[in-house]
Amino acid sequence: MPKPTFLNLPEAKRRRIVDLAVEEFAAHAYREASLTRIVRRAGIAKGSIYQYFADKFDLYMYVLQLAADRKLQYIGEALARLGPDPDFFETLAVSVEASIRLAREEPRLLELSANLLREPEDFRARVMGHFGHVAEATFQQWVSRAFARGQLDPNLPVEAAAYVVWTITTALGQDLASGRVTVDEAPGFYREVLKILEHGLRPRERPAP
Amino acid sequence: MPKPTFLNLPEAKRRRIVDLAVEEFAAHAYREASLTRIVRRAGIAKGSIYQYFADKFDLYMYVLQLAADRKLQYIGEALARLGPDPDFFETLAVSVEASIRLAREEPRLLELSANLLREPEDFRARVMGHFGHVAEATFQQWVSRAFARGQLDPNLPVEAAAYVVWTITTALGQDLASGRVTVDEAPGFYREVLKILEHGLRPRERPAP
DNA sequence: ATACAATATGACCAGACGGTCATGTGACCG
DNA sequence: CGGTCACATGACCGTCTGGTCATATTGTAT
Repeated sequence: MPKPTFLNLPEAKRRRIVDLAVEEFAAHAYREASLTRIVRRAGIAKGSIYQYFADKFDLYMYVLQLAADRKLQYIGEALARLGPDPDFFETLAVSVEASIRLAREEPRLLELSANLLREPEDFRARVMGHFGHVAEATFQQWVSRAFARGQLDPNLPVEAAAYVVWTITTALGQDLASGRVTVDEAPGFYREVLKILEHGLRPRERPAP
Repeated sequence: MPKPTFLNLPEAKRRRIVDLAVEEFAAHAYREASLTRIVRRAGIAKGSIYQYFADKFDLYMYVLQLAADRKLQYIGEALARLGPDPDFFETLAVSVEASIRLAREEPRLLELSANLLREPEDFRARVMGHFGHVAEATFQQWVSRAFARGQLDPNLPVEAAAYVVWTITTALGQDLASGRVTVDEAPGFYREVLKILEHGLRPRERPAP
């Protein structure tokens, strides 16, 4: 977390630093991201960044936290507009749609968090240790609820079903960030993809083998 | 590709170098992998590695090619044991099962190729330029055949269906390499996962909406 | 004007990296 | 013995990195 000095800074300067840090960590993996480059572009001295943050990792965690907060808030608002006790697949569709909207508005934030998934395993573990596994836990809760309410076919192994859904929704972030799927085609395409998941996972008349 | 000097080397020395290079590129992303570390562990001089390969990228491409050859051969043999004109989902199951077996026998090779998927987009493009997109092209062919033979539900958008299958099978490599799925649980777990895909994508009596 | 604290600075450090090259070694051949 | 050629070597180069710290500047309250 930033040192008090950083929080005392005029907002414009603070924003400039944060924006450039986001850009740097969005464009490069953690190891390749360069503090020297950030301070140079921000027009501040090398030493100054160490008055604001303990070290490179501290700065990284700060901007990552910002991105996570933003995304959580975004999805939270979208879900709030849904009624109480919403359907699993509706929940999914709304979160995915919100994520795509966020990706359109703040592509750097998306790239930033997508990059985390590409980091070496030990680094990810270190980061996740500071965060909780919020997303994973929430998702598991959704799955349990869906299963209990008969929105997931009880004839299918629920862990495997959860794996499929989680993997697909996670791939969305990666593919959006890397440009393999554009933000323009994403909504329609992902609606189709989610329809397929729903088609395969919802209970049907004739039970599964 | 290696210089002639490398190919003239006694096989033991060649193997030692290749093994250590595989290990290095399996343990670290391209940028983090260190030639200095490889030569130190191999007990050869820094200059020697440049008598064998043009540069770091050349060495990388060489070991990557080895890994790809190995995997292609492995899957090819498994598929050959299938009859002619095999079913799409059977083909999938057999390839996945072969990949898991390979992962068990040669975990470093798996990590090596899994790491490629985590590289920055420009680097991946550079690598893929030297290779062809063999895997992607083959998979697309499988999908087309499956669709033509009525093994994929014609009521579903085929691109989205292909995306789901491709994403899931790709995730297998990542999750195996990172240890999120162990080689012991992988066969059973992935059989379930593939069953779910088949259950959702095969044509059924009642047509999809 | 003075004193004191908060903030800013950039030269500097040690370490790592990929890559080079002049020099050395040794095996084979006439 | 001498010559030739493939191969081996490691000191060295330029460049970059995260991080430090003594010093200078600024702001503020008296």
